[in-house]
Formats: sequence, C-alpha cells, structure tokens
Amino acid sequence: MAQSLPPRSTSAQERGSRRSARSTLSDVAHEAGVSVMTVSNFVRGKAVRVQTRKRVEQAIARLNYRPNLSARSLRLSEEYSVGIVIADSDPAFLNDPFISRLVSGLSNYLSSLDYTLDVQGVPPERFDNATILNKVGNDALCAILCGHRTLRKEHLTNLQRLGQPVVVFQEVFSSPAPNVAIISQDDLSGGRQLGQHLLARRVRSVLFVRPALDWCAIEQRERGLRSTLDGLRPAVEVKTLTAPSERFDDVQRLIREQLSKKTPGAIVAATDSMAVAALKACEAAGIRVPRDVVIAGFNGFDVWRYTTPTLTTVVSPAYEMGRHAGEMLIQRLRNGAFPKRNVSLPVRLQVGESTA
Amino acid sequence: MAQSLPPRSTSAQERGSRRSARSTLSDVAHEAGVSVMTVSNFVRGKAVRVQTRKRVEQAIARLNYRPNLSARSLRLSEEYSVGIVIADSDPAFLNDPFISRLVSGLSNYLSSLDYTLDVQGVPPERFDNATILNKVGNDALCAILCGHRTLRKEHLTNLQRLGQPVVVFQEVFSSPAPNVAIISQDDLSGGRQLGQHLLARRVRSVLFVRPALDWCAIEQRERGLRSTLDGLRPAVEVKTLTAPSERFDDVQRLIREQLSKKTPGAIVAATDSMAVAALKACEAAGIRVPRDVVIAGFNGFDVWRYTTPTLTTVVSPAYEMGRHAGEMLIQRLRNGAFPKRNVSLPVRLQVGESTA
DNA sequence: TTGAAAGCGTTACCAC
DNA sequence: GTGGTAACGCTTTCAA
Repeated sequence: MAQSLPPRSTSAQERGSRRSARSTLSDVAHEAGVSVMTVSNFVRGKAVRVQTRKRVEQAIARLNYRPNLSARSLRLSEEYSVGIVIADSDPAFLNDPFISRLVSGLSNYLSSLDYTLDVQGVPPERFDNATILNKVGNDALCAILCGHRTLRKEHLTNLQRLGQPVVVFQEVFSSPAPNVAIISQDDLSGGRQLGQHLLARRVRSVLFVRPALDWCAIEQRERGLRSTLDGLRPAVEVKTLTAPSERFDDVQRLIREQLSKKTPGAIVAATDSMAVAALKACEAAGIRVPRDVVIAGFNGFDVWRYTTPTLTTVVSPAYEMGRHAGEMLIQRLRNGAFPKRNVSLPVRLQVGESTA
Repeated sequence: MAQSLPPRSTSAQERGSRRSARSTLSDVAHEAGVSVMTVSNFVRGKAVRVQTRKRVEQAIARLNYRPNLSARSLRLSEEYSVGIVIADSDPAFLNDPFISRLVSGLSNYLSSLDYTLDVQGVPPERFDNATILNKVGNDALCAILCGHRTLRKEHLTNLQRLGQPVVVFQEVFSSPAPNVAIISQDDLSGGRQLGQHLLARRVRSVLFVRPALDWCAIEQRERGLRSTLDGLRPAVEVKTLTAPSERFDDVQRLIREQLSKKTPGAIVAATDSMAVAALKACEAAGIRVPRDVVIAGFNGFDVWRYTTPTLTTVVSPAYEMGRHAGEMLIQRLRNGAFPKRNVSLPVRLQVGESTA
C-alpha cells in the first residue's frame, strides 16, 4: 500500500485505507488556512487570536481531529503512560479483589493527570516475556510479583535494570537501586491486631491456616499473630496448618480432617477465602461459629458480608496502595527521586460475627 | 534542557537527565559498528549474518537496548494497542467480577499477540472526557457503558464518530456504523433457564428483585424469566421488586419489608450480590432456604460458594466475552471488517443448594 | 501572534 | 546481507 511515498499533500482522505482518514495537525492547518504551529498552539491552550481560534476550532470539528499520542511522545521523550505487570498463575488475574482494587486506584489517579495505564497479566514463569518490560512504551512501571522467593528476587533484579522508575508491591527485599520503590501493607500489625482481639476473646489455642505459597504478606501475618500470642501465661498455643493449594475444596477438606482430631479455640486463615472454607468445614462438622470456635481472615473484600456468620477480617488498603503508587511514580518522574523508597500502609481490623 | 539541538552523536549517556540513558537503534549501531538498518533488521528477526548478529546482540545487551514503541507506532501508523473505557460510578471499577474477568480475558488475548491494553475507568457523567477517547493512542477500543439509556445512546454515538473499530459490551442498540460491534451474553436464555428450573421445583410465585438502574442485561433477565412463567395453568405469579440502589444493606432491608407481608415461593435476584442480600434477609426473618423459599441469582462469580446454602446462579461468560472482543477487534484490524457485528455468548445455569 | 525548520526513533524502500 | 534516505505527526526553537 501507499506506493513510493508521494512527496506531500496527502490529505487524511487520500491516506491509506487502514486507518480510515485519521487527520493530522497539518490537515487541520490546511483546512483552516493557518500554519501547523498555530493549530498546535491552539490545541495546547496557548494564546491564539480569537478570529484565528474560531477557524481552527471549526476545522478540528470538521476533520474530527484528535492528537496523535505516539508522535507527541516521540517528540517529547515522554509517554504520559504507566504500565503494570501482574504475575499471577490465574488467567483471570484481575479477579483477585486485592489486585482489582489496587489497579483501580492506580488507574484513577493516573487518569486524573491524563496519564494512561497499560495492564498486563503474565504467568510467573513467563514474567520476563511481558511486552511492557521488553519494549519502551511507558514512563514508569508497577509490578506485582509472585512465585518462589528466588524467582521473585530474580524478577526484581530485572526490573531494576530497566532504568525506569518502578514500584513493586508487597515485597520485603531491601531495594538497592534508587529507581525502585516498594509499597506494602502493614501485615505485621494486622497479625498483631488480630492477636489482641483473640486474646480479648480469651482464646486458648489458635490454628493458623496458610497456603504453601511463598508469599511474604502471609509470613508477616503469621509473625504478627505469633508475636502477640507467644510466651503468655497462661500459654496460648499457636499451630500452623499449611494447605498445599489455595483451592477452596482442598482447604475445606484439610480443615475438616484437622477438626476431626481436635477443635481449636480459634482458626485464623491467611486469606478470607480460606476463612470461608474453614467456616464451611466447621458447619459441615457441626461445630458452631463463634460459639465453639471463632474464625477470622485477612483481606476484607466483600466476602466477609456474604457468609453466615459475617467474617472478622483484617482489611487491606488495596485501593490506596494503587493510588499511592501512582503518586510516588509521578513525583519520581517530576522531581527525579522517590520521596520514600519503602512505604507501608496501615491495615484495619474489622470485627464480624465470626468472633463475636 | 538539551540546548539548541546538537547536530548528531548525542549518545544515550549524554542525553537529557530525565530519561536516564535510554539507548536507541543508532546507539546500538554505533556500538556494534554496523548501520542502523542492520540493527533494526536484527531486532525484527530478519536474516543477518551470524558474525554480525553476535556483535549486535552484544551491543544490545551492553546498552540495555529496548525498542521505542512510540517511534515504531508513528512510523507504522499502528499502535499495537487497544484501549478499554469503563463507565462506572464505583471508583473501584475493576472490582466488579464481571468487569475484572472481562478485562482479564481481553488483556490476555491481546498480550498473546503482543498488543498492549490501556484501561481507563470513568464516572458515567464524564465519559466523554476519557483520555483514551480524546487522543489517538490505540488501534481500537472497547467500552462498557452505564447510566440512563439516553446517556448510553449518546456515548455510543460518540464512539461511532471516532472512526476506530469499537466493541461495546452488553448493549442492545442496533449498530448502524460498520466500525462498531456489540458483544452480549444471552441473558434472555439465562432468564428462561432459571424459569424452567423453578417450574421443575414446582414454584407457584416468584419475586424478581432488581436495581432501579437502567441496564439492559437486567431487562433481558426479567423478560426471559417472565416469558417462561407467564400464562401457565395453574398460573405462576411473578412480581417485580425494584431496589432504589444496589447497596447491600438497602436491598436487604427492602426484601425484609417485603417478606413481612408475604413469602413468595422463590426469590430471583438480578445479581448474585442481591441474591445474597435476600438470603440474609430470609435468615434474619427465620425463613428457611430452600425449604420455605428458594433463591437464585445471576453472575456466578465465586460468591455463590461462600453462602450457606450455596447459591443457584446463572453463570456469565465474562472472561470469554473479553477474549472474544479481542479476537473480533484484531480480525477487524487485519481484514478491515468485523466478522459479525452482534454477538451473543451463552450463559449456563448452575444449580446450588439454595434451590435444592 | 504566527510561521519555517529540525529532529524525536523507527521502518519501508531501494540501491549496493 | 547491508546501508543510505525519507517520512510518520508532533513540539521546540528561533525569526518575522
């Protein structure tokens, strides 16, 4: 198509059939009988004589002109765009409420500054293949890692090498490179708050249920819980039960087995969906909640209100984390440095009927 | 910065401090001692002599070169990018499981073809302000509309004027413009399937609970339900209850009021979260499910398994809708025409304990 | 206030 | 196989 490059005057009408008549500044200028620069100035809100402006406005409307972002980016060496790569083994990676809220918060903040957000999910083992990482199309990046610690560490190293500002969520690695910042939620405190709450309920023994998955948020939750309950007199026993997968049925079965041996005073699940599985397992076993055993989880997304009894849970500030990431990246872009390289956002214990 | 345009030889190192040393084809060519075109050819997988290739590979690794997408897009008049605008009054617009799955499906498909996905949520009244619509940065667009029918119609008209391929979800408008296609799920059939199911359960009266919101999916659901239950002998009574908002507490209260007057044989809620509200209202009123009343919803996202009893629901093919949109847009881009302009994807009744 | 020219990084098109 | 050249649409710079 478009044979050996006609020298000029290709109007939007004539131009290739692919992009049906996309008009350019030059087209508008021609239509309005002014120079390209005048149109450009008008589009960018510079002062233009009223008379000229009217002509330009009409030409723009007539030609349905919209500025071309690629051309602008190329000229300005600035993309006005941020990308987020989400490593997740679930193809429906946005379905996790933590992620969906985080991305919403990020997207909204960026939109308010007329920045674009590119979203790409990727299975953890193919992380390095993500287009967003291999081509330059964003001013800055966000990443949610997953998989084994070694793998995550490796991915973080690759992110550092990109030479772009990057925000990584929910990691504990110390970040040597000045272009990387880390945003987490204070899961340690979450575990502690929950521990205190259980103490106030006079719980004597706790079963902490977690997925085998190597995920530092969960380590923090357990650590916070244990730090509050360990070494008390009279003693509070804390036992950890590790589920091979996070699948609802698997978790439910595992807990049912455990309950057949012994009923703890409390079950704390590393996530809400595991807590619901525990709830169901108790129900099936004829163990009443909260009378016979109290149950609590982590996350606080919607689910808590759907169960009977409603669930006590530690609420994640996921939306705020996304928003905060946006703020930090924009500051980094504008000022050349992150205001802070390691941020921890507060969590909040929400008491439901399951620990009443 | 970067004073009056030095003629050449600005290497990545010297270049402006903003984008710290982003290297270009020219830098790589210089480093490898070959021409720009050779590097470009290599990068795009064209044949290159082994010896040359090695040098280029090394130079790329040394300089950490990544291709610049804006330059590529500008040159090729192709962005390799799709945008999705989501009109939603909830700031956490991705939190709706229908939307999060749809976007995941779309994103994954596009990723597999090395296309980028731009995501932007926007409150319905500011739809026309979305950056994605006002600047050209994508080859094609997707849109999820919301708000009053009149408003949606207006937005659809604006989308048509964009002169880009567009896929709109869950709309019923006939689409005059050849650049717009519509993808829906078969809610009519969903309503019918549910109606049949209730008939088999010998239900005599149905309360259909819906939000006031003007949303055509919900109209279809009701129509399907009624078309199956209307005019039978003996008659099945169908009554519609409209909730002013979709808020959980509001819906719960409304249903409780209704139940205090009369208990229907079945409650069908327009969405799962409303169905859960109904479940809770029954529980609070001492009405047993499914013994005294059976309950069903629409959507089939996770929630169904969290409740007690588990929920009967009509499962939406949300992920597939997103994927399908991607396929249609890419076909449209490659072949110049949509294979089909109106697609309806099948739904599936999933029977849970709530109608056992 | 308006305009002409150069160049951002890339690729199509030739020529060698 | 390799390389020179022009152009994609835009904005900065400088001159009128």
